[in-house]
Amino acid sequence: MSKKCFEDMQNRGFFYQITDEEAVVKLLNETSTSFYMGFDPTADSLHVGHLLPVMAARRLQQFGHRPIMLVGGATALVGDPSGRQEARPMLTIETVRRNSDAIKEQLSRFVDFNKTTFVNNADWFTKMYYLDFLRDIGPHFSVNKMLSMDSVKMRMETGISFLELNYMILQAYDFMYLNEKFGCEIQVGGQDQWGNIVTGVDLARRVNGKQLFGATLPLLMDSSGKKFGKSLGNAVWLDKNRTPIFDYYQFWRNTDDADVAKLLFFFTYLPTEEIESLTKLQAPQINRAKEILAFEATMLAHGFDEAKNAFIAAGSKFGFADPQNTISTSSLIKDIRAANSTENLPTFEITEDEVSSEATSEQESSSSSSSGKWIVALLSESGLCSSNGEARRLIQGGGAYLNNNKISDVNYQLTIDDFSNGEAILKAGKKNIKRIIIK
RNA sequence: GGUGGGAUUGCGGAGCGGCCAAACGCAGCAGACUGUAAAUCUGCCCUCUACGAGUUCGAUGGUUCAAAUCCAUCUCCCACCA
Repeated sequence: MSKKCFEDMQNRGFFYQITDEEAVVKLLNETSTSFYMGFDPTADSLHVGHLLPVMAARRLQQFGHRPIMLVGGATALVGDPSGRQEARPMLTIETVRRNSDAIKEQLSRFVDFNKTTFVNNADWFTKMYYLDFLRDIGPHFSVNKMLSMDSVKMRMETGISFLELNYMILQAYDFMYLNEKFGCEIQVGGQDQWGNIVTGVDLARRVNGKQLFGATLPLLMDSSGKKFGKSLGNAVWLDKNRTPIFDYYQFWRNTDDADVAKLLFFFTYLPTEEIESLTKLQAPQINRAKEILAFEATMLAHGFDEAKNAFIAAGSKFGFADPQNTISTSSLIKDIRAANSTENLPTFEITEDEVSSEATSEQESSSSSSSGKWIVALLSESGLCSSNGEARRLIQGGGAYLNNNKISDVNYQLTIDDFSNGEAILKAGKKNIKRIIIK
Protein backbone atom coordinates (compact mmCIF):
# COMPACT_ATOMS: atom_id res chain seq x y z
CA MET A 1 0.00 0.00 0.00
CA SER A 2 2.13 2.80 -1.17
CA LYS A 3 -0.67 5.25 -1.49
CA LYS A 4 -2.27 7.08 1.34
CA CYS A 5 -5.38 5.52 2.74
CA PHE A 6 -7.65 8.49 2.37
CA GLU A 7 -6.60 9.31 -1.17
CA ASP A 8 -6.96 5.73 -2.26
CA MET A 9 -10.50 5.46 -0.94
CA GLN A 10 -11.44 8.87 -2.17
CA ASN A 11 -10.23 8.03 -5.69
CA ARG A 12 -12.19 4.84 -5.70
CA GLY A 13 -15.29 6.76 -4.84
CA PHE A 14 -15.91 5.46 -1.37
CA PHE A 15 -16.69 8.68 0.44
CA TYR A 16 -19.91 10.57 0.06
CA GLN A 17 -19.84 12.78 3.13
CA ILE A 18 -17.30 13.21 5.89
CA THR A 19 -17.82 15.06 9.13
CA ASP A 20 -14.49 16.84 9.40
CA GLU A 21 -12.42 16.12 6.37
CA GLU A 22 -9.17 17.52 7.59
CA ALA A 23 -9.26 15.55 10.79
CA VAL A 24 -10.39 12.37 9.11
CA VAL A 25 -7.64 12.57 6.52
CA LYS A 26 -5.12 12.88 9.28
CA LEU A 27 -6.59 10.00 11.22
CA LEU A 28 -6.67 7.70 8.22
CA ASN A 29 -3.32 8.60 6.75
CA GLU A 30 -1.18 9.11 9.78
CA THR A 31 -2.50 6.88 12.50
CA SER A 32 -3.92 3.49 13.05
CA THR A 33 -7.42 3.95 14.35
CA SER A 34 -10.53 1.88 14.72
CA PHE A 35 -13.84 2.40 13.05
CA TYR A 36 -17.22 0.76 13.22
CA MET A 37 -20.11 -0.04 10.97
CA GLY A 38 -23.34 -1.72 11.87
CA PHE A 39 -25.55 -4.27 10.16
CA ASP A 40 -29.04 -4.93 11.39
CA PRO A 41 -29.91 -8.61 11.19
CA THR A 42 -33.28 -8.18 9.50
CA ALA A 43 -32.68 -11.31 7.42
CA ASP A 44 -30.42 -14.32 7.79
CA SER A 45 -28.14 -13.21 4.99
CA LEU A 46 -26.57 -10.07 3.66
CA HIS A 47 -27.16 -9.14 0.05
CA VAL A 48 -25.03 -7.24 -2.42
CA GLY A 49 -26.60 -3.99 -1.26
CA HIS A 50 -24.66 -4.44 1.99
CA LEU A 51 -21.44 -5.08 0.22
CA LEU A 52 -20.19 -1.55 -0.21
CA PRO A 53 -19.70 -0.91 3.51
CA VAL A 54 -18.13 -4.34 3.78
CA MET A 55 -15.67 -3.44 1.05
CA ALA A 56 -14.90 -0.19 2.76
CA ALA A 57 -14.17 -2.08 5.96
CA ARG A 58 -11.84 -4.43 4.13
CA ARG A 59 -10.03 -1.61 2.50
CA LEU A 60 -9.61 0.34 5.72
CA GLN A 61 -8.38 -2.80 7.39
CA GLN A 62 -5.79 -3.31 4.68
CA PHE A 63 -4.51 0.14 5.48
CA GLY A 64 -4.00 -0.89 9.06
CA HIS A 65 -7.18 0.31 10.74
CA ARG A 66 -9.16 -1.91 13.02
CA PRO A 67 -12.73 -2.73 12.11
CA ILE A 68 -15.41 -3.12 14.71
CA MET A 69 -18.20 -4.99 13.03
CA LEU A 70 -21.43 -4.48 14.87
CA VAL A 71 -24.41 -6.72 14.44
CA GLY A 72 -27.53 -4.89 15.52
CA GLY A 73 -29.23 -7.55 17.58
CA ALA A 74 -30.92 -4.82 19.59
CA THR A 75 -31.51 -2.23 16.89
CA ALA A 76 -33.07 -4.81 14.58
CA LEU A 77 -35.77 -5.18 17.20
CA VAL A 78 -36.53 -1.50 16.88
CA GLY A 79 -36.23 -0.93 13.14
CA ASP A 80 -34.42 1.94 11.46
CA PRO A 81 -36.86 4.45 10.00
CA SER A 82 -34.15 6.11 7.87
CA GLY A 83 -35.12 6.30 4.26
CA ARG A 84 -38.27 4.29 4.76
CA GLN A 85 -41.85 5.25 4.09
CA GLU A 86 -43.31 2.73 6.48
CA ALA A 87 -42.33 0.96 9.63
CA ARG A 88 -40.52 -2.29 9.18
CA PRO A 89 -42.31 -5.43 10.16
CA MET A 90 -41.49 -6.34 13.73
CA LEU A 91 -39.16 -9.26 14.12
CA THR A 92 -39.28 -11.68 16.98
CA ILE A 93 -36.39 -11.88 19.38
CA GLU A 94 -35.77 -15.45 18.33
CA THR A 95 -35.54 -14.54 14.65
CA VAL A 96 -33.17 -11.71 15.31
CA ARG A 97 -30.94 -13.92 17.36
CA ARG A 98 -30.73 -16.49 14.60
CA ASN A 99 -30.13 -13.84 11.97
CA SER A 100 -27.40 -12.26 14.06
CA ASP A 101 -25.37 -15.43 14.08
CA ALA A 102 -25.73 -15.87 10.35
CA ILE A 103 -24.76 -12.29 9.59
CA LYS A 104 -21.76 -12.41 11.84
CA GLU A 105 -20.57 -15.55 10.11
CA GLN A 106 -20.88 -13.90 6.70
CA LEU A 107 -19.12 -10.74 7.79
CA SER A 108 -16.24 -12.71 9.15
CA ARG A 109 -15.50 -14.03 5.68
CA PHE A 110 -14.82 -10.56 4.37
CA VAL A 111 -12.49 -9.14 6.94
CA ASP A 112 -9.35 -10.43 8.54
CA PHE A 113 -11.03 -12.22 11.37
CA ASN A 114 -8.15 -12.00 13.83
CA LYS A 115 -7.80 -8.28 13.45
CA THR A 116 -11.46 -7.50 13.81
CA THR A 117 -13.66 -6.88 16.80
CA PHE A 118 -17.13 -8.31 16.54
CA VAL A 119 -19.84 -6.93 18.75
CA ASN A 120 -23.59 -7.22 19.06
CA ASN A 121 -25.43 -4.29 20.56
CA ALA A 122 -27.91 -6.65 22.17
CA ASP A 123 -25.09 -7.41 24.58
CA TRP A 124 -25.32 -4.01 26.21
CA PHE A 125 -28.86 -2.90 25.48
CA THR A 126 -30.54 -5.93 26.93
CA LYS A 127 -28.86 -5.28 30.25
CA MET A 128 -29.88 -1.68 30.34
CA TYR A 129 -32.40 -0.29 32.79
CA TYR A 130 -34.95 1.94 31.20
CA LEU A 131 -34.91 4.67 33.80
CA ASP A 132 -31.14 4.79 33.94
CA PHE A 133 -30.92 5.10 30.21
CA LEU A 134 -33.60 7.77 30.10
CA ARG A 135 -31.90 9.84 32.78
CA ASP A 136 -28.35 9.39 31.52
CA ILE A 137 -28.89 9.72 27.83
CA GLY A 138 -32.31 11.25 27.39
CA PRO A 139 -31.41 14.79 28.45
CA HIS A 140 -28.89 15.06 25.62
CA PHE A 141 -31.49 14.65 22.93
CA SER A 142 -33.69 17.47 21.84
CA VAL A 143 -36.98 16.29 20.46
CA ASN A 144 -37.21 19.51 18.49
CA LYS A 145 -33.98 18.67 16.78
CA MET A 146 -34.95 15.09 16.15
CA LEU A 147 -38.15 16.18 14.50
CA SER A 148 -36.22 18.41 12.17
CA MET A 149 -34.05 15.60 10.83
CA ASP A 150 -34.75 14.46 7.30
CA SER A 151 -35.27 10.85 8.22
CA VAL A 152 -37.97 11.87 10.69
CA LYS A 153 -39.45 14.66 8.62
CA MET A 154 -40.05 12.24 5.80
CA ARG A 155 -42.28 10.31 8.12
CA MET A 156 -44.31 13.16 9.55
CA GLU A 157 -47.01 12.54 6.96
CA THR A 158 -47.22 8.79 7.14
CA GLY A 159 -46.52 8.62 10.83
CA ILE A 160 -43.66 7.44 12.94
CA SER A 161 -43.95 5.56 16.19
CA PHE A 162 -42.10 6.27 19.38
CA LEU A 163 -40.35 2.96 18.90
CA GLU A 164 -38.83 4.00 15.63
CA LEU A 165 -38.01 7.47 16.84
CA ASN A 166 -35.72 5.81 19.36
CA TYR A 167 -33.62 4.14 16.74
CA MET A 168 -31.20 7.00 16.30
CA ILE A 169 -30.74 7.27 20.02
CA LEU A 170 -29.69 3.65 20.23
CA GLN A 171 -27.31 4.01 17.34
CA ALA A 172 -25.84 7.16 18.80
CA TYR A 173 -25.31 5.35 22.06
CA ASP A 174 -23.59 2.49 20.25
CA PHE A 175 -21.05 4.85 18.79
CA MET A 176 -20.31 6.45 22.13
CA TYR A 177 -20.13 3.07 23.84
CA LEU A 178 -17.73 1.66 21.25
CA ASN A 179 -15.56 4.69 21.67
CA GLU A 180 -15.44 4.29 25.43
CA LYS A 181 -14.84 0.60 25.28
CA PHE A 182 -12.69 0.11 22.18
CA GLY A 183 -11.50 3.57 21.29
CA CYS A 184 -13.56 3.63 18.14
CA GLU A 185 -13.23 7.01 16.47
CA ILE A 186 -14.98 6.76 13.13
CA GLN A 187 -18.35 5.43 12.13
CA VAL A 188 -18.89 4.45 8.52
CA GLY A 189 -22.30 3.82 7.01
CA GLY A 190 -24.54 4.23 4.02
CA GLN A 191 -25.66 7.59 2.80
CA ASP A 192 -28.93 7.27 4.66
CA GLN A 193 -27.05 6.83 7.93
CA TRP A 194 -25.71 10.38 7.99
CA GLY A 195 -28.24 11.61 10.50
CA ASN A 196 -27.72 8.69 12.81
CA ILE A 197 -23.96 9.03 12.63
CA VAL A 198 -23.93 12.73 13.34
CA THR A 199 -26.26 12.15 16.26
CA GLY A 200 -23.69 9.79 17.74
CA VAL A 201 -20.90 12.30 17.23
CA ASP A 202 -22.97 14.88 19.12
CA LEU A 203 -23.77 12.55 21.94
CA ALA A 204 -20.14 11.61 22.57
CA ARG A 205 -19.15 15.24 22.58
CA ARG A 206 -21.82 16.20 25.07
CA VAL A 207 -21.37 13.31 27.42
CA ASN A 208 -17.64 12.69 27.27
CA GLY A 209 -16.31 15.74 25.52
CA LYS A 210 -14.91 13.42 22.87
CA GLN A 211 -14.58 14.39 19.23
CA LEU A 212 -15.64 11.52 16.99
CA PHE A 213 -16.00 11.34 13.22
CA GLY A 214 -18.22 9.88 10.61
CA ALA A 215 -18.17 9.07 6.93
CA THR A 216 -20.89 7.92 4.61
CA LEU A 217 -20.66 5.90 1.44
CA PRO A 218 -22.52 6.75 -1.75
CA LEU A 219 -25.82 5.15 -2.54
CA LEU A 220 -25.16 2.72 -5.32
CA MET A 221 -27.37 2.97 -8.35
CA ASP A 222 -26.96 1.45 -11.74
CA SER A 223 -26.61 3.77 -14.68
CA SER A 224 -30.33 3.81 -15.31
CA GLY A 225 -30.92 5.22 -11.85
CA LYS A 226 -32.29 2.12 -10.25
CA LYS A 227 -31.20 0.73 -6.98
CA PHE A 228 -28.25 -1.55 -7.29
CA GLY A 229 -28.41 -5.19 -6.39
CA LYS A 230 -31.55 -6.56 -7.88
CA SER A 231 -31.69 -9.37 -10.35
CA LEU A 232 -34.93 -10.75 -11.72
CA GLY A 233 -36.58 -8.39 -9.31
CA ASN A 234 -35.00 -10.16 -6.36
CA ALA A 235 -32.18 -9.17 -4.11
CA VAL A 236 -28.88 -10.88 -4.84
CA TRP A 237 -27.88 -12.60 -1.64
CA LEU A 238 -24.50 -13.65 -0.39
CA ASP A 239 -25.92 -16.89 0.92
CA LYS A 240 -25.51 -19.51 -1.76
CA ASN A 241 -28.73 -21.19 -0.71
CA ARG A 242 -30.64 -18.06 -1.53
CA THR A 243 -28.68 -17.07 -4.61
CA PRO A 244 -26.79 -19.88 -6.33
CA ILE A 245 -23.17 -19.03 -6.97
CA PHE A 246 -23.60 -19.27 -10.70
CA ASP A 247 -26.40 -16.70 -10.53
CA TYR A 248 -24.31 -14.54 -8.26
CA TYR A 249 -21.50 -14.57 -10.81
CA GLN A 250 -23.95 -13.81 -13.58
CA PHE A 251 -25.34 -10.85 -11.70
CA TRP A 252 -21.92 -9.21 -11.87
CA ARG A 253 -21.14 -10.45 -15.32
CA ASN A 254 -24.27 -8.79 -16.70
CA THR A 255 -23.32 -5.33 -15.51
CA ASP A 256 -24.00 -2.45 -17.88
CA ASP A 257 -20.96 -1.20 -19.75
CA ALA A 258 -21.42 2.13 -18.09
CA ASP A 259 -21.12 0.73 -14.58
CA VAL A 260 -18.11 -1.56 -14.92
CA ALA A 261 -15.47 0.94 -13.94
CA LYS A 262 -17.31 2.10 -10.85
CA LEU A 263 -17.94 -1.44 -9.69
CA LEU A 264 -14.36 -2.53 -10.30
CA PHE A 265 -13.19 0.31 -8.11
CA PHE A 266 -15.53 -0.64 -5.31
CA PHE A 267 -15.54 -4.38 -5.42
CA THR A 268 -12.05 -5.38 -6.52
CA TYR A 269 -8.66 -4.23 -5.40
CA LEU A 270 -7.06 -4.15 -8.77
CA PRO A 271 -4.76 -1.15 -9.03
CA THR A 272 -6.35 2.04 -10.25
CA GLU A 273 -4.30 2.12 -13.43
CA GLU A 274 -5.32 -1.40 -14.33
CA ILE A 275 -8.98 -0.65 -13.86
CA GLU A 276 -8.67 2.40 -16.01
CA SER A 277 -7.07 0.52 -18.85
CA LEU A 278 -9.47 -2.40 -18.56
CA THR A 279 -12.50 -0.20 -18.82
CA LYS A 280 -11.09 1.67 -21.77
CA LEU A 281 -11.18 -1.52 -23.79
CA GLN A 282 -13.34 -1.26 -26.83
CA ALA A 283 -16.25 -3.23 -28.19
CA PRO A 284 -16.47 -6.85 -27.09
CA GLN A 285 -13.24 -6.70 -25.13
CA ILE A 286 -14.95 -4.77 -22.40
CA ASN A 287 -16.43 -8.13 -21.57
CA ARG A 288 -13.09 -9.17 -20.15
CA ALA A 289 -13.48 -6.40 -17.62
CA LYS A 290 -16.88 -7.79 -16.72
CA GLU A 291 -15.47 -11.29 -16.35
CA ILE A 292 -12.83 -9.97 -14.03
CA LEU A 293 -15.41 -8.07 -12.02
CA ALA A 294 -17.63 -11.12 -11.74
CA PHE A 295 -14.76 -13.39 -10.90
CA GLU A 296 -13.32 -11.11 -8.25
CA ALA A 297 -16.68 -10.43 -6.65
CA THR A 298 -17.53 -14.11 -6.58
CA MET A 299 -14.15 -15.01 -5.18
CA LEU A 300 -14.65 -12.54 -2.40
CA ALA A 301 -17.99 -13.98 -1.37
CA HIS A 302 -17.48 -17.64 -2.11
CA GLY A 303 -13.77 -18.29 -2.54
CA PHE A 304 -11.42 -18.99 -5.42
CA ASP A 305 -12.66 -22.46 -6.32
CA GLU A 306 -16.28 -21.47 -6.56
CA ALA A 307 -15.41 -18.36 -8.53
CA LYS A 308 -13.38 -20.45 -10.92
CA ASN A 309 -16.23 -22.91 -11.34
CA ALA A 310 -18.69 -20.14 -12.04
CA PHE A 311 -16.34 -18.54 -14.52
CA ILE A 312 -15.85 -21.80 -16.39
CA ALA A 313 -19.53 -22.66 -16.33
CA ALA A 314 -20.59 -19.26 -17.60
CA GLY A 315 -17.84 -19.14 -20.18
CA SER A 316 -18.73 -22.59 -21.45
CA LYS A 317 -22.24 -21.44 -21.94
CA PHE A 318 -21.72 -18.01 -23.40
CA GLY A 319 -18.16 -17.97 -24.56
CA PHE A 320 -15.03 -16.59 -22.99
CA ALA A 321 -14.13 -12.97 -23.55
CA ASP A 322 -10.41 -13.50 -23.73
CA PRO A 323 -9.55 -17.18 -24.03
CA GLN A 324 -5.97 -16.45 -25.13
CA ASN A 325 -5.29 -14.26 -22.13
CA THR A 326 -4.13 -11.35 -24.23
CA ILE A 327 -5.43 -8.68 -21.92
CA SER A 328 -3.13 -8.19 -19.01
CA THR A 329 -4.55 -8.27 -15.52
CA SER A 330 -3.38 -8.90 -12.02
CA SER A 331 -6.53 -10.83 -11.21
CA LEU A 332 -6.10 -14.52 -10.49
CA ILE A 333 -8.51 -15.13 -13.32
CA LYS A 334 -5.53 -15.07 -15.64
CA ASP A 335 -4.36 -18.42 -14.28
CA ILE A 336 -7.54 -20.23 -15.13
CA ARG A 337 -7.61 -22.05 -18.40
CA ALA A 338 -10.72 -21.28 -20.34
CA ALA A 339 -12.08 -24.70 -21.14
CA ASN A 340 -15.61 -25.79 -21.74
CA SER A 341 -17.43 -27.80 -19.16
CA THR A 342 -21.05 -28.13 -18.18
CA GLU A 343 -20.28 -29.51 -14.79
CA ASN A 344 -20.77 -26.42 -12.76
CA LEU A 345 -24.02 -25.23 -14.13
CA PRO A 346 -26.78 -24.95 -11.58
CA THR A 347 -28.18 -28.40 -11.24
CA PHE A 348 -31.58 -29.82 -10.51
CA GLU A 349 -32.13 -33.46 -9.71
CA ILE A 350 -35.09 -35.60 -10.58
CA THR A 351 -35.70 -39.21 -9.82
CA GLU A 352 -35.43 -41.93 -12.35
CA ASP A 353 -39.04 -43.03 -12.27
CA GLU A 354 -40.23 -39.51 -13.02
CA VAL A 355 -38.85 -39.85 -16.50
CA SER A 356 -38.85 -43.55 -17.10
CA SER A 357 -40.92 -44.25 -20.14
CA GLU A 358 -42.45 -47.51 -18.99
CA ALA A 359 -43.33 -47.67 -15.38
CA THR A 360 -44.80 -44.32 -14.45
CA SER A 361 -48.51 -43.77 -14.62
CA GLU A 362 -49.62 -47.30 -13.99
CA GLN A 363 -53.19 -46.91 -13.02
CA GLU A 364 -54.89 -43.92 -11.60
CA SER A 365 -52.88 -40.95 -12.83
CA SER A 366 -55.70 -39.70 -14.95
CA SER A 367 -53.54 -37.67 -17.27
CA SER A 368 -54.05 -39.52 -20.47
CA SER A 369 -50.81 -38.19 -21.88
CA SER A 370 -47.85 -40.43 -22.21
CA SER A 371 -45.63 -41.04 -19.24
CA GLY A 372 -42.69 -38.85 -18.38
CA LYS A 373 -42.10 -35.55 -16.68
CA TRP A 374 -44.32 -32.69 -17.74
CA ILE A 375 -42.04 -29.97 -19.02
CA VAL A 376 -44.08 -27.15 -17.48
CA ALA A 377 -43.85 -28.70 -14.04
CA LEU A 378 -40.14 -29.22 -14.46
CA LEU A 379 -39.58 -25.59 -15.40
CA SER A 380 -41.32 -24.38 -12.28
CA GLU A 381 -39.99 -27.01 -9.92
CA SER A 382 -36.43 -26.40 -10.96
CA GLY A 383 -36.85 -22.74 -10.17
CA LEU A 384 -36.48 -21.47 -13.70
CA CYS A 385 -40.05 -20.20 -13.59
CA SER A 386 -42.00 -19.14 -10.57
CA SER A 387 -45.24 -20.86 -11.50
CA ASN A 388 -46.67 -23.30 -13.97
CA GLY A 389 -48.46 -20.44 -15.64
CA GLU A 390 -45.23 -18.58 -16.15
CA ALA A 391 -43.58 -21.68 -17.54
CA ARG A 392 -46.47 -22.15 -19.93
CA ARG A 393 -46.22 -18.57 -21.13
CA LEU A 394 -42.49 -18.90 -21.53
CA ILE A 395 -42.95 -21.88 -23.82
CA GLN A 396 -45.71 -20.18 -25.74
CA GLY A 397 -43.50 -17.16 -26.18
CA GLY A 398 -40.71 -19.30 -27.54
CA GLY A 399 -38.29 -18.73 -24.71
CA ALA A 400 -37.83 -22.24 -23.36
CA TYR A 401 -35.18 -24.63 -24.60
CA LEU A 402 -34.43 -28.26 -23.97
CA ASN A 403 -30.95 -29.33 -25.00
CA ASN A 404 -30.79 -26.19 -27.07
CA ASN A 405 -33.92 -26.95 -29.03
CA LYS A 406 -36.85 -24.65 -28.65
CA ILE A 407 -39.70 -26.31 -26.79
CA SER A 408 -42.84 -25.78 -28.81
CA ASP A 409 -45.27 -28.13 -27.10
CA VAL A 410 -46.68 -27.07 -23.77
CA ASN A 411 -47.64 -30.66 -23.05
CA TYR A 412 -44.26 -32.09 -23.80
CA GLN A 413 -43.26 -34.92 -21.50
CA LEU A 414 -39.62 -35.28 -20.67
CA THR A 415 -38.42 -38.87 -20.86
CA ILE A 416 -35.22 -40.73 -20.43
CA ASP A 417 -34.56 -40.28 -24.11
CA ASP A 418 -33.98 -36.60 -23.58
CA PHE A 419 -30.94 -37.32 -21.46
CA SER A 420 -27.49 -37.96 -22.70
CA ASN A 421 -24.82 -38.97 -20.27
CA GLY A 422 -27.46 -38.62 -17.60
CA GLU A 423 -28.04 -34.95 -18.10
CA ALA A 424 -30.39 -32.66 -19.95
CA ILE A 425 -30.01 -28.92 -20.28
CA LEU A 426 -33.07 -26.82 -19.69
CA LYS A 427 -33.06 -23.12 -20.40
CA ALA A 428 -35.46 -20.29 -19.72
CA GLY A 429 -34.36 -17.59 -22.07
CA LYS A 430 -30.75 -17.47 -23.01
CA LYS A 431 -29.32 -16.79 -19.63
CA ASN A 432 -31.14 -18.98 -17.17
CA ILE A 433 -29.96 -22.52 -17.22
CA LYS A 434 -30.49 -25.67 -15.24
CA ARG A 435 -28.72 -28.88 -15.78
CA ILE A 436 -31.20 -31.64 -15.09
CA ILE A 437 -29.70 -34.86 -13.85
CA ILE A 438 -31.17 -38.11 -12.75
CA LYS A 439 -30.58 -38.96 -9.16
C1' G B 1 -64.09 19.52 15.66
C1' G B 2 -66.29 21.09 10.51
C1' U B 3 -66.56 20.50 5.14
C1' G B 4 -65.12 18.42 0.67
C1' G B 5 -61.88 14.61 -2.17
C1' G B 6 -59.83 9.80 -2.44
C1' A B 7 -58.56 4.31 -1.74
C1' U B 8 -58.16 0.15 -8.77
C1' U B 9 -53.87 -5.71 -10.64
C1' G B 10 -45.47 -4.35 -8.32
C1' C B 11 -45.54 1.25 -8.91
C1' G B 12 -48.05 5.46 -11.34
C1' G B 13 -52.82 6.09 -13.29
C1' A B 14 -57.76 5.42 -16.52
C1' G B 15 -62.54 3.32 -15.79
C1' C B 16 -67.95 5.59 -12.79
C1' G B 17 -74.18 -0.23 -13.94
C1' G B 18 -73.45 -4.78 -18.70
C1' C B 19 -68.77 -4.65 -24.40
C1' C B 20 -63.85 -5.15 -17.44
C1' A B 21 -59.24 -9.62 -15.67
C1' A B 22 -60.02 -3.96 -16.09
C1' A B 23 -57.06 1.52 -21.07
C1' C B 24 -52.22 3.70 -20.80
C1' G B 25 -47.12 4.60 -18.83
C1' C B 26 -43.04 2.55 -15.82
C1' A B 27 -40.71 -1.71 -13.87
C1' G B 28 -40.24 -7.13 -14.96
C1' C B 29 -39.85 -11.55 -18.40
C1' A B 30 -39.21 -13.54 -23.39
C1' G B 31 -38.15 -12.99 -28.92
C1' A B 32 -35.32 -10.25 -32.92
C1' C B 33 -30.77 -7.26 -33.38
C1' U B 34 -25.96 -7.46 -30.57
C1' G B 35 -20.95 -8.12 -27.21
C1' U B 36 -24.25 -12.79 -21.88
C1' A B 37 -24.06 -4.72 -22.78
C1' A B 38 -27.04 -0.33 -24.03
C1' A B 39 -30.67 1.59 -27.41
C1' U B 40 -34.61 -0.04 -30.61
C1' C B 41 -38.67 -3.10 -32.42
C1' U B 42 -42.21 -7.38 -31.12
C1' G B 43 -44.84 -10.57 -27.65
C1' C B 44 -46.11 -11.69 -22.50
C1' C B 45 -47.22 -9.64 -17.84
C1' C B 46 -54.03 -12.17 -11.41
C1' U B 47 -54.15 -17.74 -10.54
C1' C B 48 -55.01 -22.55 -12.39
C1' U B 49 -53.29 -29.84 -15.35
C1' A B 50 -55.68 -23.65 -19.51
C1' C B 51 -59.64 -22.67 -26.91
C1' G B 52 -62.05 -23.73 -20.38
C1' A B 53 -62.33 -22.50 -15.01
C1' G B 54 -61.57 -19.63 -10.62
C1' U B 55 -60.42 -15.32 -7.61
C1' U B 56 -59.71 -9.50 -7.99
C1' C B 57 -60.76 -3.11 -7.96
C1' G B 58 -59.68 -0.56 0.99
C1' A B 59 -63.44 -3.75 4.50
C1' U B 60 -68.37 -5.51 5.48
C1' G B 61 -73.36 -5.72 4.23
C1' G B 62 -77.23 -4.24 0.60
C1' U B 63 -80.00 -2.69 -4.29
C1' U B 64 -80.06 -5.05 -9.24
C1' C B 65 -81.02 -10.37 -14.09
C1' A B 66 -76.02 -7.84 -13.81
C1' A B 67 -71.60 -3.70 -9.68
C1' A B 68 -64.67 -1.63 -9.79
C1' U B 69 -68.88 1.37 -11.07
C1' C B 70 -75.28 2.65 -7.12
C1' C B 71 -76.67 2.70 -1.46
C1' A B 72 -75.23 2.00 3.94
C1' U B 73 -71.72 1.32 7.70
C1' C B 74 -66.58 0.94 8.89
C1' U B 75 -61.07 1.67 8.26
C1' C B 76 -57.15 4.54 6.39
C1' C B 77 -55.34 8.70 3.61
C1' C B 78 -55.43 13.81 1.32
C1' A B 79 -57.18 18.99 1.03
C1' C B 80 -59.32 23.24 2.92
C1' C B 81 -61.68 25.59 7.24
C1' A B 82 -61.51 25.98 12.63
